[in-house]
Amino acid sequence: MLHDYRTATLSETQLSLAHTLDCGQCFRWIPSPDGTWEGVVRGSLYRLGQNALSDPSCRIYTDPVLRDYFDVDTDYLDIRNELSGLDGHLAEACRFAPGIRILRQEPWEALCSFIISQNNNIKRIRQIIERLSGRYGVPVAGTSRNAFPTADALAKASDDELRALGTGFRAPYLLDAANNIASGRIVLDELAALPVGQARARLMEIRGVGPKVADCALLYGLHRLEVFPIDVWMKRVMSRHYPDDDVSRFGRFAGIAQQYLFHLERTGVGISHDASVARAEDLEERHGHGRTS
DNA sequence: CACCAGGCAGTGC
DNA sequence: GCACTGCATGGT
Repeated sequence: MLHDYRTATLSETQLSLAHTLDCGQCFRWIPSPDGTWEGVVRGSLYRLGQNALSDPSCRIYTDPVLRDYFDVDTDYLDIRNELSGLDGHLAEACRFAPGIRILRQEPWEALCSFIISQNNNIKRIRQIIERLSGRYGVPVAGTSRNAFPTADALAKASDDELRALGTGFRAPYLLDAANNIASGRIVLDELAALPVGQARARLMEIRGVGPKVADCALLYGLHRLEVFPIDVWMKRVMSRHYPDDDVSRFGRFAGIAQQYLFHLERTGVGISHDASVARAEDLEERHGHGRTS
């Protein structure tokens, strides 16, 4: 062990707030013009700035909730070294935004967030989650924001009420998830002890939870780092860089690999040579002869 | 006005 | 098993 992780601070390449909080794994952090981020974690409001992380007394290190949430005690340098050895494109993704971490979000919030995410865009996912919290969440004292609603609170909502907040066809999915959790038929914390395949199958008993949403709940909510959620962006990554479609190559940290690859694919245009070439090909295809296909 | 967005359920074969 | 379609809504 090279560091004492109980006292060491994290540099920006070990924890970048901007990359971690805006890479599509969480939806409740809001950037301010002064560069700080405001978010609600387990019922408390936090405002954090990158500069403060160089101080060992920063709450990220001293507050047990934040220390756990940001997974401070995991060494991402080791993980990136392991992933970077797998192939060149993954190494580039690790280099592109090394400060990304997989947060330890609340399982119920992660499950709901990714139910809402289906056939949706990240901006609108944020809006819907904020409206849900505003309507059904407990207010955070002294602030203008609310905690994410409990399953009990959501279970009491009606289909029409949820649709009025813009959830659309996902309203019955949220209700089925809320009923399963509120009734205790599914206990998310217990899924953490199951083999990943069994945990995944339990999650998929919920209406509106398929393989992708289940994997996101497992990765972001239950911190199962071996799962590899595949969405439309990752399908592009796979077809372009891993045409054999074999995800077992990514190993025990596949979920972290996925997050680096996802972020590079979504935001790396113009920086990554591969991505910009592929982007140009996409544009040519669309504007040229893509209308009929 | 089409098309897309961190998919899924239903249907048909 | 795989291919195809409808789905609510808001942004380009």
